Amino acid sequence: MDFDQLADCHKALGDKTRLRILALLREEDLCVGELVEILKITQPAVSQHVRKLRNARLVKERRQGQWVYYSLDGKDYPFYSSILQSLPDLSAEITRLKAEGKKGICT
Amino acid sequence: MDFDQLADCHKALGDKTRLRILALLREEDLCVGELVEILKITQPAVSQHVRKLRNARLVKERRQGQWVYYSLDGKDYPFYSSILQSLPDLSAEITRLKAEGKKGICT
DNA sequence: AAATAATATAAGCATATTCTTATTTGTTTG
DNA sequence: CAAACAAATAAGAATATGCTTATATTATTT
Repeated sequence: MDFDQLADCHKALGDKTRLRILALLREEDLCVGELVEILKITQPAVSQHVRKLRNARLVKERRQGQWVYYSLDGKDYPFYSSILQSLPDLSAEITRLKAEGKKGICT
Repeated sequence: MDFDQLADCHKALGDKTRLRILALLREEDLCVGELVEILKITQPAVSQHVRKLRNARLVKERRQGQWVYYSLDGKDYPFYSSILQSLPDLSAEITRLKAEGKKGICT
């Protein structure tokens, strides 16, 4: 892997919101609407962030009906798992979403 | 470590030239003039890049006479060593510098 | 097929990044 | 202390990034 590709990968990681998305996806796959709920940012903002993560091959998407689920990818990068491990725990956010009955938006 | 700090760290890693600097420092400590020689960019550009790496605590500096040597730091980051391992080998560049009699600029 | 829902894309603006040249600061040496 | 050298900082221009609102695409449902 060359310097350009590696720089692009780290560039994708160099944003607070995208790191939060990865921390959430570490817990479980989520659709865009769920990310919008948790992150409290607009839907286009979420779409743009996940697209950057996808271009860097850090996440992958799968369409399921009218929803698009995102999940961790990044098999390409030997350092990725240790980066993921370094991220703060956001499982409480997902718990909260479920408690509010909003997890399951996408079902 | 919070998301902001982690994002800043990865932002510092999100540049091709800075990754090349880290790949070089992995081989040995170098002063600014040596980095200028190898990277073929201007001296202020090198200074600005190493400052960003230093602000992110990825490198540290030590003044030695009129020269400032940079070396790897980054003890803070558990993922750092695996990132460093992923960088392409630039030892040939340092070999070339020495062959041209320019390593030892800073002595 | 029309209406609705979820997501993606486009366009425009504000801010951030990176480069360049010019200048300043710090160190050594005559 | 003055001259010379190394590195840092400043300022300005060009490009990139991230946000917002508006619109387009894709899938479902009736």
